[in-house]
Amino acid sequence: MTSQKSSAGMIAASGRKPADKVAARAPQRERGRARVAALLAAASEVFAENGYDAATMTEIAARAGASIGSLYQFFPTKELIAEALHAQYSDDFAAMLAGLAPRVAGKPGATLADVLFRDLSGFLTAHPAFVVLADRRDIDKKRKKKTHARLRGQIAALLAQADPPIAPARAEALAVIVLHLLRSAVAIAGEDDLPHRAAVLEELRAMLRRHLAAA
Amino acid sequence: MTSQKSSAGMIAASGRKPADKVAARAPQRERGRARVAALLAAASEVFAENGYDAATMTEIAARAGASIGSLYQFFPTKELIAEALHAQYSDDFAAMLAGLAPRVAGKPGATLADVLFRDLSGFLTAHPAFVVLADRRDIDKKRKKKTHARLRGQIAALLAQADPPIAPARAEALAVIVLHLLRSAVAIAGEDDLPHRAAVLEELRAMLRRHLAAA
DNA sequence: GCCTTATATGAGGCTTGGCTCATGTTTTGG
DNA sequence: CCAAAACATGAGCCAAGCCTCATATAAGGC
Repeated sequence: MTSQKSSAGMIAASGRKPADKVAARAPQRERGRARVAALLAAASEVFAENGYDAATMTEIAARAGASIGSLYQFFPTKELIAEALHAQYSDDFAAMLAGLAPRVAGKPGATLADVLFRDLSGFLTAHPAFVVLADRRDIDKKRKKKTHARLRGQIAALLAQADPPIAPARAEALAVIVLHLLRSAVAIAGEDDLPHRAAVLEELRAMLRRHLAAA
Repeated sequence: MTSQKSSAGMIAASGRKPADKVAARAPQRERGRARVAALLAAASEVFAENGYDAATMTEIAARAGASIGSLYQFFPTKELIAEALHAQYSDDFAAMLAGLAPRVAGKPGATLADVLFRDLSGFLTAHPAFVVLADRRDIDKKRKKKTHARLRGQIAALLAQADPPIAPARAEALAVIVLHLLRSAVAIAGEDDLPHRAAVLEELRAMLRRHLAAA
């Protein structure tokens, strides 16, 4: 699974709960933490396999080896477990981007394209639930905007410090495109009955590379 | 709305129904045809606004000014009305591609990129339900494969007859990419709270143009 | 006019799935 | 060891939504 603490922080801030705003209950004991981890792992599988709507709380609980009541102990709504998972992946993804920054600073655009394409689409492919959750329609607008802005900003920052540096405004636009290209890559990778899958992905990578290589 | 006959043909082939395979009942009288048209138009709106899962048969009927029973008269399942709509859009899209062919034959790749980007993403933006229905997870595998293969083939054919002609194998790969780029374009166009939307779309178009321009 | 077939209607059957709650069991602090 | 808090359990409540059906009404064909 992905990092534990990153999302543990997202679950019910330590102090007072503001009003009675529904939030995930944070586990207090070791057993609880293990449960939460198992539940999140199970949810990740079920969401990835069935999508958000078709995923059922009953199956998530079952796959985690927990009762339905135990699931609701920590995640009072289906929406909340989706949010917790999404926040976790989001943080992990951001962390990966941050780790990438020092390694690619000052490199030419083409190299940047290769690295982004390989590492980021690798992450998304390894965590299909992330894409599912990020794409769902009924996601909270505010949260979505913030998450998206953060990722865009990080990618734009990487692009801005390429060898022939890219102007910030253009880097922002390119970041949006990179994100969409990655989703396409994941979709292509997961498509069944697609001949020459590898060739298509290679072509996609080449396209981005060529575009970033050109000033 | 889109062409009527294209999907009228998809609704319950004229002869015997093979076994008792559930299929949309074809209207026999004028009143019925009007109903079907209204129902499809309503379904298109509701699917586009809410997605397949969240769309309800009750709302589709209401928006068409019909009773729920009347809706089920012509479309015995939710799945069937989705299929009918999707088939209609699919045919219309294919028709548009066919109409494009003579107009772009022998033109350079860059021009082709511009035309494809403008006309096709225009079509998708004008018919958002098409994208929603094409993307839904529980779509019939066989049907999806066929539809996809047809569109890919048509786009590949356009690319193959560009001025410096593109080899068929590569054209097929590029066709897959073009389809995905178009979906990205529609997504970007529909994204709210996205600064510089126009600039992003322009960048996307430029990327495809550059890639197709290079041999 | 009359019979047949197409179309219209909406109350309700029925399943699914999110969620609650009363009743346990385990763990911890003192 | 014991009380309190954390955690576990699963039967079942409940709303939503797909779909059926008995009962109309409109529209041809003769």
